[in-house]
This record gives sequence, structure tokens and C-alpha cells, in this order.
Amino acid sequence: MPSPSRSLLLDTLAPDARASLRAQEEEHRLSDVLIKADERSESIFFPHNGALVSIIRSTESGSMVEVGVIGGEGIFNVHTLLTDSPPTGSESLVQGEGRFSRVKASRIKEVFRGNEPFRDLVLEYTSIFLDQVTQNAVCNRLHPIEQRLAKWTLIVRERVGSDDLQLTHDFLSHMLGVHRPGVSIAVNALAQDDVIESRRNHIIVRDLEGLRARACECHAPINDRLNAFTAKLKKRAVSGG
Amino acid sequence: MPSPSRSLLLDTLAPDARASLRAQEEEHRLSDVLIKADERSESIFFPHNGALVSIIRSTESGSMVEVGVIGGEGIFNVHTLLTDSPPTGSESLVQGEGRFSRVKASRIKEVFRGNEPFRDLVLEYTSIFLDQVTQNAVCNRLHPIEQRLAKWTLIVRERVGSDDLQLTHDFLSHMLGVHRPGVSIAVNALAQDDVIESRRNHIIVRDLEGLRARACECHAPINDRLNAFTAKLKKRAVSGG
DNA sequence: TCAGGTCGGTACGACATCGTACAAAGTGCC
DNA sequence: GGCACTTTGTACGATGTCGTACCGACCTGA
Repeated sequence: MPSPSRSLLLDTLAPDARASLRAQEEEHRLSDVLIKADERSESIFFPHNGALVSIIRSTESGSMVEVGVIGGEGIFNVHTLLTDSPPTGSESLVQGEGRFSRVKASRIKEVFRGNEPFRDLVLEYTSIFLDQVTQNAVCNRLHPIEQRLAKWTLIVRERVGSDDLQLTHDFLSHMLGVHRPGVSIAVNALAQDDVIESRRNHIIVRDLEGLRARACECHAPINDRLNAFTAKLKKRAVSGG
Repeated sequence: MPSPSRSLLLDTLAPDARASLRAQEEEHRLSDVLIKADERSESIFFPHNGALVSIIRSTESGSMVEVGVIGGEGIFNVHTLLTDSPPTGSESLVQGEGRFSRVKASRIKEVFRGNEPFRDLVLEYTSIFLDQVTQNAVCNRLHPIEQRLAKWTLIVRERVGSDDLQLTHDFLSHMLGVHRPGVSIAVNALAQDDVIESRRNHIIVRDLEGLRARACECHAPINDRLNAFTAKLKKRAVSGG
């Protein structure tokens, strides 16, 4: 039987390969920073199912914008896996409570080199993540706050597996790269129509279809591809652990 | 002696490996479309040095935004190389005259699988490209037109190896994802101070340092990483061809 | 030299978002 | 209960960009 709440990606590995990684299990909380901007990290993270990492990048002036999210289907810090060159400014926040497997780059690189099916999965995920960032680049340019808020909420809700998202408007303003009052207005517009419920420190999804209708077109392609990959990983999950 | 004007990436391959790709040489012109949005393509493209591809994504409403550029140091359509899943909406325009090597996915996949040094280079480039798109996602959200125009001009100038860029304001407005008059205003602001010269169908860089000073911070990290990779490829270039 | 098309400069009201400020509401602690 | 702090609601002028329109400049070919 597969151990519960594991990284979907790691769960596709045979027990001996998984053991060879000597993964360290960690618990993180909202707003924990896994890797700081411009910091070289030899750790690769595998969020467990339900955990979520926000990949954000900040500017000299201190603003920050989320460029993508990584959940249980993914791997964080592919950079170190793909290249030896130094990092270039992406930071990563944990969003919401969650468990993670932390693996040393040197160990995962060995598996990556020698295990072709695993490598293919990592590369497929990399392509999906690139696609997500691409979509966000367009979305950031063209779509208004309210639509982006709806999109963001849908994607995060699906990753964490709960309708109740614990976060503040201030946090959201950093994710969306807008000022805080703008978030409050957008949140209230959605709450007005009972699409979401707005509470202190919480946004609760009340009407999934309504939320989809208020989100921009960017939501579907991202979510669909992530979900398809998640399903694929679940099918390939290896028993034991 | 290496053949002139080849893809820097392909030039790192030994002659027999390169021959096995059966690359087709093609010439393309400004605004040619290499791969349409949502179209599955079994072709992988290697721009020759001086050629440039714009990766753009468009929305339902018809707007489009460039999310990154690929020059002689890169490979275009990594998607097909990394995954078998269907594509998701990125289109690609050629920017300026240029030659390309077109390779069938099946052939390049073989080399990708069997040739680890080559695979490492492709993956390193993928990481660089992801980084570029990431930076653009932030830039699109936070930086004003004029700064983004300056950044764009610097990056493209470096890739095509010429101070004279042939393009219209209308084309630029699509790349930057803004309306056309906005481009004209930004162009004139730069031309006012003799940073660039603005002619019909041309933008000519006149003051490189001045242009850098007017560009947003996003320019340097992207350009530096691309240049470093270009230099690395040139060192590894294999003679003959 | 003229006609038709493309490209660029400019204007102006509309609108989204910014920047900032401040008050109200909720929460935790003494 | 009362106090300090965080979070949220709201206001308002400033600003950047949009959407649209129009005209003049330039280019090409007849």
C-alpha cells in the first residue's frame, strides 16, 4: 500500500530508488521561505499531496509577483537539476501548511540520469510548469485583477484540495503583484455574488462554477494540464514505501 | 573549420550525430509563423546565429504577447522534445530574416536520449528559457512600456547582432502586449534623447549605454545568462560539418 | 506624377490601477 | 473588559494605459 500524503512524483519510483534518495521529510507553514532569491540551493523539494509552493520573483523596489505554483504533482528547484549555473532571482514561498520531501541534488541527479521513466516524468512536468509560467506572463499583462484573482483561487484550491484557503489580502496582493486595496475590492466583488465567502484570514470557495465563470481564460489550460499529469502519476504510483 | 552561421547548439554535436539528424535548412522572413497556436508539430527548430524566433501567446480576444525569444543559442519547440502531451497555445513568429535548421522530433529525440552532453546542454537551455519567461511574467506586470521597450530592444539587438532592427510599431505593440500608440510614444521618448533612432520600419540603436539606463532591471539577468550560454556553446563548437 | 496602401504622430475621454491615508472590524493577550 | 495589533473596508487624487479616431508622412507601383 502506498504511504499516504506522499509526493506523487516520488511515488512512481521503485522502493529501492526511493530509498536511495534519503529524502528528509519536513513540515512548513504559510509564508515559510524554502529558497531565498539568488541563493544557491542544493536541495530539491517534492511537495506532498495537498502542500503548495508559490514560485515568486521580486524586483529591486521590493514588489513581488507569483509566476507559478507547484503542488504534489511537481518538483521544485528543477533549476539545480537542469544546470550547474547559478540561480537568478526566483524565490519560493510555502503557501498553507504542508509536508515536503527534501532531497539532495547530487542524489536526485543520479536517479535522473539513470532512470529514464523518472526523467521523462520530471521533464514532462518541467514542460507543464513552463507552460504555466508562460500563461501567467500573458495573464499578468492583459487581464484585470478580479479575473486573475478568480483564476488564482481556482488553481490553488485544486492543488490544496480544500475550499477554505487560509490567507490574507496582503498575501494575495503579493501573489498577484497588485496593491492591497485592489485585492480587497476584487474579493468583495466576488463575495457580493456569493461566489466566494470572505472572512478574516480566509477565502472560502462557495460556488465553483460561478468562480470559473468569473476567471479569465488562462485558468482552464493550466488546471487541465496539471490535473491530467496528476492523474497520470496516480496511475503509476508504486506500492510500498 | 565549422560551417558559418549554424545553430550554436547543433555545432556542439559530432559530425556523425549531426548528420543523423537530417536537418533541413530553411530561410524565413519577418512575421513568418513557424508553429501555429495549438498546432502539434513534430518539428524542432534550431535558429542559426543571427536568426530569432519570438515565442508569443495570444488570447481569445486576439491580443498577443511575447513571452520570450530564442536565438542561435537555443532550440525551439522543446515542448515536443520533453513530452508527448498536446501543445497548449504558444505560437511562434520569426523576427527578422534568418536561417533555421528544422529537425524531425523522432530523430532529435534519439540523440537527446543517447547523447548525455547534448542532453545536458538542451536542458540547461530549457532552464535559461524558463528563467527568461519568468522574468517577463514579472516585467509584464510591473514595468512601464518605455522600460520594457528598452529591455526588449537590448535583448533582440544582441541576438540578431545588429543595431538596426527592422520592425514596425504595430509589430512591437504585439510583442509588448500594448496598444500601438503607446509604442509610438515610448519610441519617441527614447528617440528624443538620441538613445535610439526611429525610422519607418526601423529602430536603430544609437546609444547602447543610454538604452541600458532606460531599460528595467529585467534586462541584465536575461541577457547575461543568454550570453554566458552562448559563449559556452562557442567554446564547445566542433569542427567540420 | 498620381493613387492607394502602410506606417507613424497625436489627441482625448474612459478606465483600471496606483499610492496613500485612515477608520472600522476582528483577534489575541493581559 | 480593555489594549495592542493585524486585517480589512473605503476614499480620492494621480497616473499609466486603453480605445478610438484622424491626419500626415512615407512608400510603391502604375
